[in-house]
Amino acid sequence: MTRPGGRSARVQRGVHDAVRALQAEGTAALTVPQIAARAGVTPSTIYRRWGDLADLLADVALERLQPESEPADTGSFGTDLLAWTEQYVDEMASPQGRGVLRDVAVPQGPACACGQLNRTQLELLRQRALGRGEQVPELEHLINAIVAPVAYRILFTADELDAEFARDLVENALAGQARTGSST
Amino acid sequence: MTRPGGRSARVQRGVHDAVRALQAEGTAALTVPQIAARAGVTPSTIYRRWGDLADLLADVALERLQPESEPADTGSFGTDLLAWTEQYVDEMASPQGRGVLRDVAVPQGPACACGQLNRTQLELLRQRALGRGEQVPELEHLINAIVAPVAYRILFTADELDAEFARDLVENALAGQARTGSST
DNA sequence: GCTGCAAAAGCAAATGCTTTGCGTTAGCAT
DNA sequence: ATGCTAACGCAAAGCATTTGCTTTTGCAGC
Repeated sequence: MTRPGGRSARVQRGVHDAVRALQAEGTAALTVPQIAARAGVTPSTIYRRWGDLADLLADVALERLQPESEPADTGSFGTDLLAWTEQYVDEMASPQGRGVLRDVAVPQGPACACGQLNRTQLELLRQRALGRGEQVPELEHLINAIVAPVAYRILFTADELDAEFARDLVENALAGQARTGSST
Repeated sequence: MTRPGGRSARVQRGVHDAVRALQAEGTAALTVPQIAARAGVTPSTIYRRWGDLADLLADVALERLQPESEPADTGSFGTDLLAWTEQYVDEMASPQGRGVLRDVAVPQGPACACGQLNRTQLELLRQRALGRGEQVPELEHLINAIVAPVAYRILFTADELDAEFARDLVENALAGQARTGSST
């Protein structure tokens, strides 16, 4: 039986906080014993709950990617999408953002969850637009045109990402309107 | 002074071979001492030359990504691009391909080199087409429309990638023709 | 509330990976 | 041939990781 409350929750929060604190201090290569000491637990606790360092980092990174608020409703799909993309690019452009995406991409499980997160957000924008009677591209088209290029730059290049890059992506995503659909 | 020939080269080949052999045998989590033993060198040699396991795996992965031949010339940019994309998707779709991309994405240096590799290939297709007098999209547009979506699926989803996916990407990349340029 | 069960944490020993200092080998230049 | 030194081997030291066992503590049933 799983046991979500009380001490377990306290330990989880403590460990997550420790990771974030150490990352914030710019600790280059953090280790499990280091995190454990900071969190006031023994290393074996971390190994047993998370498996290894990569899994733990992915877990923390995934939590950071969780949007703290709904995407803004700016009146039309184009401006909604632009606002969302700008925020996404902005979050990922910082060294911390790069680190987060890198951390989450390494293990198998969490990476899928990360992709799902973006899908949920974009689908919300789509549904909102469909509610207004707008024509919008399919979800997968948006993933290909917006999310994938950003992730690719972060992981495979040293390029600077800025608001102009975001603007170009959105423009391009809406340009063709080759593939527009009406629902899921 | 660097020293590329003789024993160094022999060691490098031996270690690379050992990694590939162990990966081919389906060894789940390979370790440096394991690789060293297989290659007939001491672990410290590997640590000094490659730094750590991730860097070594990235190095081997990068070598695998090296195209063994020029992309086929099929007569037109559209068919060239389709052939290239199909081959790219095919290589990456296998479990080994996924592993390779994952390995290469982790450290900073090699990831850029990997991106450069794709750029070189696609730029070759572009120049060939320009030589024929064709109109072709900008390189960065191709990266966004073809390479990024494939990499994204590999790293962030468990989706099956197939020839149809490749076809859709190419179709989409050439559909708008919004951004066509004439050279670098 | 109290009690019993078992999940999760602590502790410490054992294992195994990584680092490092130093002696040796062997490319490469003269 | 000889000298120089990058790169390797070896072995010891330093840590990270695993594991068996004990203790704590959340939760369910009285």
